Amino acid sequence: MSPLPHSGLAVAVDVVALSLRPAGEGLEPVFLARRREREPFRGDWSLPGGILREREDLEGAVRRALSNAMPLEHVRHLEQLATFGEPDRDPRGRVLSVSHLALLPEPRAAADGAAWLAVADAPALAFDHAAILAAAIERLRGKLSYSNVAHGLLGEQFTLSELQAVYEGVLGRELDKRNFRKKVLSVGLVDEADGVRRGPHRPAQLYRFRHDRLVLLDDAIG
Amino acid sequence: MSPLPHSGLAVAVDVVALSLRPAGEGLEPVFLARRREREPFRGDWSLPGGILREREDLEGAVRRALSNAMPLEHVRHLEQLATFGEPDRDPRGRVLSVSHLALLPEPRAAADGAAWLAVADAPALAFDHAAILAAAIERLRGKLSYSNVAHGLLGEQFTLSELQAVYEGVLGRELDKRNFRKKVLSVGLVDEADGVRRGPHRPAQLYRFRHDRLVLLDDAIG
DNA sequence: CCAAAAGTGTTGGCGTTACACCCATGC
DNA sequence: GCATGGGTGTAACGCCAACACTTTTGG
Repeated sequence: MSPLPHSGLAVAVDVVALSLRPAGEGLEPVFLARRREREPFRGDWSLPGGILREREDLEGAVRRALSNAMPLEHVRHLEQLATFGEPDRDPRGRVLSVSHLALLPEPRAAADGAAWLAVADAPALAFDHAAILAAAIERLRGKLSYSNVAHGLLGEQFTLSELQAVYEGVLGRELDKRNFRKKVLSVGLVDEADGVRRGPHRPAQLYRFRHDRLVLLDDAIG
Repeated sequence: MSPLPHSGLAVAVDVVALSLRPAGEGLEPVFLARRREREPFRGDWSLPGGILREREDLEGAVRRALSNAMPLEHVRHLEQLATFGEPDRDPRGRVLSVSHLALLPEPRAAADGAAWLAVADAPALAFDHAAILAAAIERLRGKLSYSNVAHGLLGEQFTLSELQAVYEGVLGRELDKRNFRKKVLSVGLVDEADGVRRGPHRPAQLYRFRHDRLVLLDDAIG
């Protein structure tokens, strides 16, 4: 077994950490950005990321990079998006970026130098990070309808109204309450949980996702 | 701008080149495989691939790797699949594989040491190439229904029966002729072309895809 | 004339949409 | 008792699946 010729090339991972926060009547998508402290693009916003280490797997590198910008324990879903490999995407040299999508129920606890920004009016981002962000949103929108990815944007238990608000926030349009409930129940996306959520109104039944891991649906929602 | 620390790590590209060939009544999916001449996995079948060069973009590397196993000019569609990065996926050292999917209208002209193999009963493959092949098939099946990817598996012009055979071959089930025609016409997937295809039967109207580049459909086919 | 594939409509059932009011609680 | 969200049914419509025969050519 001959050793491989190693080229002068680096692999980075970058993460689009997405969540939702109240805005107006509903929820708006936000992503985690970090202000760059060094050149190139010093002072610009960028996605959390870092260079892959020699014996580290991709997901490990993503978690390491994310942990510099927020606490990891809130991450409920992590998947690979795509690899961006244009030779001059990084002015310092050849760096491929294996981009990832992370989902969290709530945007909280951004570290110093990091912040949650609205996707809708994101500032210019360093490198090709705008393209990566766009890919993340597109992926999430697509998967929402035919999978249970939404579980990454909610806690263990939630009311159907909360679930609907997540769908509306990501899809950017309103859905009919009765039809939405019929659909998510009929496709078996969620099951009733035990408790109720209380507030200044009638208590709301809690639900949980039927499957813990990502599952594709036969039928579409929304 | 400080130079990056370059780690001892290589990036490969691997390609699943897919096509269809007659089998029984219909068409069966086949992929291009190459017999390995060196260790590791000497003598096993593997996917065409190669190490990314320093100033080469990913698609360029894919084309270079493919051109060793077949003529490039038949490739009608090329897209990135996913990046496989387990630290020990290659026994020689750390090599990430950015895998790709290529589509061709017909499986022809495999170079020496390469061959078109049926996906359905593929032999054991080197490295994690079986997983890459599975990802390619899954991607193609999914996209067939809600996009015009099928154009990668057909020539410029084709009859509706040929188009239907492509769908049936990839999906692995038969479709109703009348419903299929209604659907592909109503969603505007194809337009009538000028000629007809002749044979020992009534001449068949030729069609072409409406869009040259990959387009997502509002509605599903099949 | 025969073989082969092209081409063409209708119907029944099901799923999707559109739509408005009563209910249970907290304060 | 009032405000707030929770929770529920039905009717019209459109889409999809199932189904068989006639047409046109080559040989």
